[in-house]
Amino acid sequence: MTTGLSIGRLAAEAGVNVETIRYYQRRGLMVEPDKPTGGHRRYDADAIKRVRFIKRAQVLGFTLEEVGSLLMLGEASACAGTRELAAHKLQVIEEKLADLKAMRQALSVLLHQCDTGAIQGGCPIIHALAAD
Amino acid sequence: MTTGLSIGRLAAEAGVNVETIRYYQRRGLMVEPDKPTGGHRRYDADAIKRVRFIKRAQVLGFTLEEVGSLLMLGEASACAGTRELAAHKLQVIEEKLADLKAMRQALSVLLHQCDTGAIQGGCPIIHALAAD
DNA sequence: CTAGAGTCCGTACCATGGTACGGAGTCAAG
DNA sequence: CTTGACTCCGTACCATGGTACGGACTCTAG
Repeated sequence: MTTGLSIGRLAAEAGVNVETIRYYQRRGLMVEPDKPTGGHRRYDADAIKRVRFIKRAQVLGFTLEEVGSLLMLGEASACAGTRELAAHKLQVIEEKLADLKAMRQALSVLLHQCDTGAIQGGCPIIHALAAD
Repeated sequence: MTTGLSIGRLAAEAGVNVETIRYYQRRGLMVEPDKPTGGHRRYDADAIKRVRFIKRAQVLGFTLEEVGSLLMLGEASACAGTRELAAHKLQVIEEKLADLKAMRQALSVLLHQCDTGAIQGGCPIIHALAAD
């Protein structure tokens, strides 16, 4: 009887594609367990946790490269470094929020002009984009 | 005396890379003017406007594919279609805004926990990501 | 024991918006 | 007329996060 999960089971448990596991291994986010000579690799419950960690970090906006840093920082118990990474990410998110709000504002104005016919002679949106 | 701009001048006027112009041509966003047999292509002022149109639309959040639609709709004076495209884009932006706000909220909470030491024993951020 | 399912591994491909390269040809200033 | 800068053109490459493929191998249930 063999213990542990196959890569397929691991992927299923973690809710990702098998290829994704293999991709994370290539990226160095997960270790590839030793292969019993000429057999298939086995994974333990920690591997599932690892994948979930990665997925959760992604939801918070971290790139895979940053997730790598988070994993290292976590293992080193380097809380200050982790905090710094998160603070920086928060700042980037704030900037993206500002950008998106500006886009929303501009688009809203244009749509409003469309609806109220504020601009005579042609589409206000095309008009705005084609401005001199 | 030759009239019009070289592709290099066009790019400079429009504030983009020469390769970007060629890329837009490949994407079908700009027409490639006829080449005087064995010579260099010439561009007119409309080409500059075209590039600026594209750049402005990108700032509003449109992808190059959508810009292609906008250009076609504009030429067809299809204001309703344009409006629809913009309205849809606005909706997508709203969704992204919501996502980013959720990320910001989660990260803020974690950072706050870091600073107040709300979680004893280990980094709150790592703790949250590694949750069962 | 055998068939079918799963694994292994390298590599290629997807979208997105470009950028870079290299050799050949052409244009413009001196 | 020469020389350096520019253009042309196809193709390859960049980041990002995966997905897909194909042939060989192995595992597992019946």
